[in-house]
Amino acid sequence: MPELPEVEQVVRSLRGDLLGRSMVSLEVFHTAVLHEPLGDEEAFQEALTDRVIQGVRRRGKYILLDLDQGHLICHLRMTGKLMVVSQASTRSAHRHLQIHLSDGRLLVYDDVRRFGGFALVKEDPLKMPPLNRLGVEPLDEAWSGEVLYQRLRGRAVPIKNFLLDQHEIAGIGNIYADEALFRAGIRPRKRSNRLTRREAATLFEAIQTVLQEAIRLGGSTIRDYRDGHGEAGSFQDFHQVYGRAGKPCFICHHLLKRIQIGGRTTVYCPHCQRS
DNA sequence: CCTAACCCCTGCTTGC
DNA sequence: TGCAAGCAGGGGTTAG
Repeated sequence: MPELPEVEQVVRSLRGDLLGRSMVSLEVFHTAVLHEPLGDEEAFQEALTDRVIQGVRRRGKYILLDLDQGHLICHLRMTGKLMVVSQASTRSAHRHLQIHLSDGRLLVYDDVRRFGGFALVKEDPLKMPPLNRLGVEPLDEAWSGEVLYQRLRGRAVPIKNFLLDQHEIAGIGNIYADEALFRAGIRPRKRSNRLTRREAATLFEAIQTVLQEAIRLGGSTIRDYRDGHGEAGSFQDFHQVYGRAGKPCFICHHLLKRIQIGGRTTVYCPHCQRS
């Protein structure tokens, strides 16, 4: 599922194709992917036709297309794919929207489960719901182990839940939460306010390292994820725990354990993650 | 403040 | 081999 590294890769792969292009026309095949506050096809036609794409950005797991008037926000959720393809490419059964670009190509949205989709905003999207409620960008230079430690102190939730909370840290999902906790050697059920300053610093480093490494490898492709050109990532080959329940830990060879935390599957090493 | 349940949805996995 | 039930999961919402 697309998390921060995957969304970052989508944005990077699309930017060159989209910047300066205009949207000639729009075809909607399934209106379920058009989300509120302007969730009907007419509103999208009106807002997007003839608009010029001036920016392609990421905030958390959201993709932002800045237009000469207004902004288009996209979230891929579980199985969404935002890609630029040639007009000749065949349309999959799960393509729900396509935008004809001024260079003759198509910006398409495919989503098997239709959890993801688009929203329109007129003003600065960072100041509008739902983006205005997002927490820190974990690769932002302003973020630090000490800032994380101070936030951890204010909550008493399992650290796994804290990492998944987009209002605290924007962009971490199930894969990178488990991978970061493994690398930091921290039990996923440990309460956030029980982490020491030293553990917070270690976790901070683990989060940044795992996200940066994943970005470098184009993200993780478990099943569906592809970037803006349809390319898979390769960080899944370096996962230490995610998807490896019941298999031996690469470090200590004890069997990795699967548990549920906050309704989310969590895999960890009972031996390596002791603090 | 916190947790759990529920919803959205479909394809894969599991059990018989 | 076929079929049905169960499961997964981001994030919003609702109930407790």
